[in-house]
Amino acid sequence: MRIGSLSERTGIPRRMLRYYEETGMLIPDRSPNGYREYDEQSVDRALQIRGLLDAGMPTRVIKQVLPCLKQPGIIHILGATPETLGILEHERDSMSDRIETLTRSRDAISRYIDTVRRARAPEPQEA
Amino acid sequence: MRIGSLSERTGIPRRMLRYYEETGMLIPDRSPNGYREYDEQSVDRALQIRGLLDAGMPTRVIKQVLPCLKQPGIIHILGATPETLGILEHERDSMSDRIETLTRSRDAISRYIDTVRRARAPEPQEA
DNA sequence: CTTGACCCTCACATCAATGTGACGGTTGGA
DNA sequence: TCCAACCGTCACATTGATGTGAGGGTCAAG
Repeated sequence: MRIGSLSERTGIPRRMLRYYEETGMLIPDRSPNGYREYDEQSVDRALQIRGLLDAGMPTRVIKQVLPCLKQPGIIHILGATPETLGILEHERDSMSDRIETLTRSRDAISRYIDTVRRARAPEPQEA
Repeated sequence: MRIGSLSERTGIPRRMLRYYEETGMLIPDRSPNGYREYDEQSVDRALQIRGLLDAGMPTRVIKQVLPCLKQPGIIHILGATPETLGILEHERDSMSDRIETLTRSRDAISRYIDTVRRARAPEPQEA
C-alpha cells in the first residue's frame, strides 16, 4: 500500500511515516515511479514505533530494538555484537524502570478517581 | 534543603529543578534571601517527575496528575471538577496503553537476549 | 575584607519530534 | 485534454526538554 493508506490505517501523519524512514525505523519499498510501497506488516510496525515514541523512547534506540520484535524466527542473531547486546540489556532495564513508574502512577490515579467517584456519587442521582 | 543538595540527592540538574518550578510541577519555598528551599518530600516528588518525563509524559499533564500521587490523605478532592476527572481518566487509559506497549517490547527484548545468550554460550544442560 | 562556594535571573543555543507549505511529478477518470 | 487526488523532495518553523554561560547577589570561613 502507499503512504496515504498506511497513514489512514494507523492514524500516523504522512510526515511522520517519512520521518520513520529517514531515521531508519521503517523503510518501505519503492514503486518504479518512486512512490513508497508498504507491506501489510508495516501497519503493526508503524504502530509499534508510534507506541515506543509515545513512551519516550528515542528513534535511535527504537531502531536498535525493533529487529528483536519480529515474529518470524530469529534469524538475525548473527548481527548481534556484544556491544549491541549490552545496549539491549540496558534498554530492557530502563524500560522496566519506566514501566514501574508508570504503573505506580497509574494505580495512584486510579485510586484517586475511585475515591472521588465514591465521594461524589454515593446516592442515586438523576441525569 | 537548597537546590544544590536536591540536585545531588536526585541526580537531576539544577537547571531542570528550576524548570520544574517554572512549569508548576514542583514549587519550593523561598528563603528570605531568595534561595529556593525544598522540603524532604521534594526528593520523591522530583524523582517522580523525572520518571514521568522519561516515560514521555508532558509537563502539562504531570502537573495535573501529581496532586493525586500524594500520600497523606486525600483532602484535595474538592478541587476536582468533572473536567479534571475526565482528563485523569483519559490519562489513566493512555498510561495503560503505554505500559502495555512497553511491557510487550521489553519482554520481546528479553526473549531475544536470552536466545542470543543461549546460542552464544552453550550450557551443559542437554546438548 | 576577601575569597570561594553557593545561589539568583535571563537569555540564547541545541536537539528531537513534529507541523506546514512550496514546488513539482504521476495517474486515472470526466 | 485537463483536473483532482495522489505522491515526491526540500526546507523552514515550532515546541518541549535540555545545555550553557554571563552578570551579579549571599554568606561563612580565613
